[in-house]
Amino acid sequence: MDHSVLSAPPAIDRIIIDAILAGRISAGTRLGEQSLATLFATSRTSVREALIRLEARGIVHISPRRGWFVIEPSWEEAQEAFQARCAIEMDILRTVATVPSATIAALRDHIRQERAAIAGDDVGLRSYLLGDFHVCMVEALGNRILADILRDLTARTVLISALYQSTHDATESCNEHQQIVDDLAAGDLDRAAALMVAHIGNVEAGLTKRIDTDPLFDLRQALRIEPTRAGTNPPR
Amino acid sequence: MDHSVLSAPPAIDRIIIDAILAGRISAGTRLGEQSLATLFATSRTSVREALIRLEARGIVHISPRRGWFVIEPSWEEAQEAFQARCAIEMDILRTVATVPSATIAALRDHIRQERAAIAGDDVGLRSYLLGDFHVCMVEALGNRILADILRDLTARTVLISALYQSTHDATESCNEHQQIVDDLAAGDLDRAAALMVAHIGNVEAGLTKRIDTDPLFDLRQALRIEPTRAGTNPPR
DNA sequence: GGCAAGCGTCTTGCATACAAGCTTGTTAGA
DNA sequence: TCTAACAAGCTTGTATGCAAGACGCTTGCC
Repeated sequence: MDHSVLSAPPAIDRIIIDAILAGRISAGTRLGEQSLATLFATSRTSVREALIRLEARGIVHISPRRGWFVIEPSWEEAQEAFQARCAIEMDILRTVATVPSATIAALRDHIRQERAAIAGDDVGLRSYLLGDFHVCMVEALGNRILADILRDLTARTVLISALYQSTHDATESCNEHQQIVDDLAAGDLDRAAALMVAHIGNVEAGLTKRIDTDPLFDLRQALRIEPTRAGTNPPR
Repeated sequence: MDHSVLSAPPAIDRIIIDAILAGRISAGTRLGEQSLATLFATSRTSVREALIRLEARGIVHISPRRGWFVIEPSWEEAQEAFQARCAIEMDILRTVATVPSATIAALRDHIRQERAAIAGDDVGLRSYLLGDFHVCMVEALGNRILADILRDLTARTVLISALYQSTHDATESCNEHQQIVDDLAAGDLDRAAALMVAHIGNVEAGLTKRIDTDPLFDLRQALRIEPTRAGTNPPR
């Protein structure tokens, strides 16, 4: 959450990503160029560039001449995202040779922050830290490329969790993080990898599948309209 | 190489990526906005958007007020890229349940094209197909997200191969692809995964490390200047 | 001869203007 | 009353203009 190093320019895309990671922006949210330009006191050009960057990273998508929207991953895409995370995090834990003690210390400190956020009432910070743990771990373990990829996947995962009403508990997640770091510190990398797979599996298992082929799902449910009526299974 | 489906707009970034994949653009190449705009008969705006997309995908980078350049991965980044590829391709092979016969057929056809390109003299097409095989495989095996990620990694890898003077033979690569598909067809996924890891390892082993911390390496070598002279180890 | 300051040219950074298309509200007609 | 065509407003798509900075050359000085 702290990008205040060396008077870093608070990039627009960074702010949007952070908001997504904190759960303040949910899937399907519309992001108007002019609105954002006004908000950030800049021109549409800069905003547009930021949105293009986010599109390339798979965070938003554009509907031509209609607007920018935060992605709404389908159930299949959600599963693919989780598989991708599994692949990356499992591999990094299995491949790494030794874990410097400084890395362990940093991760433990991160977990401390997680606990503090969970104890507090800042839901956004909690969501952010819980996701950021994985990114920090991969980066600390020495692969920046995978860390960058995982960062985007984490944003996707946060959106997915909100979209498919994750029931996984924050405290539980944090405990699992703790165990992984413990195994890492003990040098038992295989067990750490196995725990990581289980952890990600737990989060994924907490999702509830819904009829994602129906773009009117939310509205239909809110209005209590039976799917037997007209408008069922419209083209996506 | 064929993006002629439904009169698809030949996007600028796509063309640039294809050129990189074919080895026609090498690491460090400067990509001027105005030059590209003239070449594509469009304005700088569109070019700039394409370059921003490529930047987000890690293919080019920008030096403020100086210009856009194709990335020149360091030796460490090269290793990270290969590790990332390994992670993804190994995982997809280990995770997939069953491989449809249509998929096998498509991959075999792809290999046929590879052989044809190797027999012919189109070095660009050869390079493109050899890299594209992996992307096609992951996509055919059902994970679009990983396929997209791998596509970018493949571009990186092609640049790396040229930069670090890969000695790996095209025919050899193609044979290894063949073996992998054979194992896939036989249902021996574990062996396919192992072969894939070996295959990627072979390519990586064919690279020759060079002093990549020295931005003057090429010039220095061309001029036969000993590193003991002035200008050694300049700041990056 | 060597060095440094100054200037010109070329590049990107950013903002703005206008064109094109989608959405929605309105109105005319059956 | 319902349908369909039309029009207005708002959104993105694209181009252009100007400002700011970097590089390379020239010029002047020591």
